[in-house]
Amino acid sequence: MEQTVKHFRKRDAILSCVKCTDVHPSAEWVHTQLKSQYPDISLGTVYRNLSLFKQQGLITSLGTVNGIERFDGNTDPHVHFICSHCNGVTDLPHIQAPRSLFSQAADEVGGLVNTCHLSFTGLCSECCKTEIH
Amino acid sequence: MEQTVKHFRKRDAILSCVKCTDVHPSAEWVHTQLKSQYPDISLGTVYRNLSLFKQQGLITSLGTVNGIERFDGNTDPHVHFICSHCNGVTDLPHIQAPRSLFSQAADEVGGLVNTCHLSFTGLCSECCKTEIH
DNA sequence: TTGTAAATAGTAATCATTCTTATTAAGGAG
DNA sequence: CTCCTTAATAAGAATGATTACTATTTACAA
Repeated sequence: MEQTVKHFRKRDAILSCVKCTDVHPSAEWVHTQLKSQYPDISLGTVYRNLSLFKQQGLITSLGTVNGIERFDGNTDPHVHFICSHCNGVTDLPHIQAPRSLFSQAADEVGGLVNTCHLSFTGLCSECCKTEIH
Repeated sequence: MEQTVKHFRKRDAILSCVKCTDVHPSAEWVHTQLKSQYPDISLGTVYRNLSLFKQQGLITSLGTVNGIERFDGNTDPHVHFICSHCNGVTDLPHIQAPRSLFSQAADEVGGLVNTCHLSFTGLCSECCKTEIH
């Protein structure tokens, strides 16, 4: 071993890969990205660590888009737009679900309300240009 | 053939099964329900018809809960609560996403906004009782 | 009766994800 | 340095939801 390497090198790389992009990546995407720097990184390692980070609250999951789970390095609550044509996910930072909705939900559920998900679906501006509908 | 039967018997049964329940069923659930009345109904038929209905706008999909797609016979926009313990889905009929959010989203996206999804996650009242957290 | 087209059952294939096992690396104790 | 323990990993097998395929059945009309 000619270089001193940290024990968590790949784990850290997976985390910062999710943290430093705004594409709301899938496991596959993260794996592809890291392949250039870590040619022997395995897809299983990516899945395992993403699942770990999610559990630890370091990242969140948007749920599945077109059957594939998508992750978000931004753990602050925010609103998403999902293009049903290219499956791209973008943030809508200027929109916020009113705080009152959250407490209304808590009242109505009669249980424990943890998180709120608000998202919009449609065609992004790019797909609007290229597609004739 | 001793009885006159309609051509779409099973297809109709699948649709009304989704329309007449509020459990926000999975394909598997629908299949199990219909098995008693149609013992030879195939899971593939359920999947195919659910996908068809979704495409036709007769039903909608909530996305996946715990990796399994869940459907909704109520196509009016409304808010959901998802229990992360029992994976039950219930409607929150008294909550509405403000109309203004929708137009804000349309502005911000610069594309075409079709649908809005608002949901809350937590523990339902039942699971709150039984579970000690 | 015959022809047709749609619907279906049954089953194989697909594909994202999870699990298993052997290997590797790090870091500490002797 | 060498041995030991433990966590992280690679590779590939296994799982499970969903989709595709093919032969069969059904409805309906000519």
